Amino acid sequence: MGEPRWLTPEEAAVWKKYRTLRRELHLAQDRQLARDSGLSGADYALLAPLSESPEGVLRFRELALEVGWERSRLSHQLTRMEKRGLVTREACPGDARGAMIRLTRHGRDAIEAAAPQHVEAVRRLFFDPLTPGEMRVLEGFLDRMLAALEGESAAHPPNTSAGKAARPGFRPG
Amino acid sequence: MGEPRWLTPEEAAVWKKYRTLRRELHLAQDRQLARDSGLSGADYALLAPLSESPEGVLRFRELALEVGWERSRLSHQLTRMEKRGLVTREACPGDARGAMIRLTRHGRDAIEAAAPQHVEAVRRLFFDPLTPGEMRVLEGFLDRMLAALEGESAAHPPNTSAGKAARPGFRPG
DNA sequence: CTCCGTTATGTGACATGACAACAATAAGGT
DNA sequence: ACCTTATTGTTGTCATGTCACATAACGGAG
Repeated sequence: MGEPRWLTPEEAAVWKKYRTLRRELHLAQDRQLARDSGLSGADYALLAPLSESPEGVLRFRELALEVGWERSRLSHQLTRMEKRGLVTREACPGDARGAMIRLTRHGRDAIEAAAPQHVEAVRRLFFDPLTPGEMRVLEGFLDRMLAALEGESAAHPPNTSAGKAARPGFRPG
Repeated sequence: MGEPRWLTPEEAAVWKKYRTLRRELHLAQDRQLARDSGLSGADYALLAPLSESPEGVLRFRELALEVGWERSRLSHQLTRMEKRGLVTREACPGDARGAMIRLTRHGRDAIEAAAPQHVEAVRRLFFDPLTPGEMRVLEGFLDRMLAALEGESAAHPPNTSAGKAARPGFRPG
C-alpha cells in the first residue's frame, strides 16, 4: 500500500460543506415538519407514498422498495406510527407472510395538512438556490455517485432508484 | 396562502435521488469505518480535528465549532468515546467552566490507522465521480444552500393554517 | 461587592435506526 | 411428499442524536 491519495485543501473544504449541508438540511426539514404538523421526517417519508397509492394501502414489501429502507427500520417505524394511529397493519391476501399497510383517516389528514408547507420548505432550501442548468449538473453526478455506491456493498440495502420511473408528485422525507 | 408550488416530476426525481444518496453514502462510510477500523463516523468526525491540533487537545467549545455539532450531541459522544479510551476530559486553565478534550494514545493510533482507508473511500464514492468543473459548480450551490439555511431559524411563522390541503403528490397543471 | 444576564457544559428522556437473530411461510428440486 | 433454500416481517439490543432542562462560572452594571 502506497501513500493514500489525501484530499487537497479544496476537496476537504467541499467535503466539509457537503457534510454540513447534509446535517443542517435534514435537521431544518425535520424541525419544520415537527413544528408545523407534528410529524417526523420518517413519518412523512412513509405517509407520502401511502397517500399516493390508490387505496392508501401498500404491501410492506412495496413500501420498503419505494422508500429504500431496510426492513427492520421500516418495521420499527410502522410500529411507532401504528401506535399513534397513523397507519394500520392488515393480513395480506394470497401470502400469509405478508403485511398490508393502510393509511388511516388520521394519517391522511396529517399528511395532507403537512404537505404544502413541507413542499414550500423543500423549494426554499433546496431548489430555489439552484439554476435550471445547475440542477441538471446536480442530477448528473447524483446518478454517478449512486452508481459508484452500487458497487460498494453488493448485497446490502434495497435499491430504490433503478426500478420504475418516478411518478409525478412529491415524496419528501 | 395560495396553491403550494408543487415539485415538477424532474424536481421530485432529483429530490429523491438526493435523499437516497444522503442515506446510502452515509451508511457506506459508516460501514467502511466500522469494518476497517472499528470506529464510527461520529468517532472519526471528532478524532480528525483533534489529531490535527498541535497537542492533540482542543477545548470543547472549539471542537463544537469545528464540527458544527450541537453541544449536547458533542457531550454525549465524548462521554461514549471517553468510556472507550479514545479521549479524556481535563479542566480548562483560565476558565473553570471549560473542558479540554485530549486525544489519548489509543485514540491517535485509531485515527491514524483508520485515515488512509477512509480517505480512499471518500475519494472513490464522492470525488472520483466528479469532474473538476462539476466540483466548482457543486461548491457554488453548496454555498448558496448553506446560506439559505442560515436565514431559516430567524423567520418562520407558526402553524396558522390547517387549511385544506391538496392531495400530497398531486401536481396541478 | 452583588445582582443578573450570558456563556459553557452536562444530563435525562425519548425517538431513530443499524445489525443480527428469529419465526413463519413460500418455492423449488428430487 | 420431503427436504432445502429463499422471502417476509418482527424483535431485541445497542449506538446515535434531539430537545428541554439543569448547573456552574464568567463578566459587566450599579
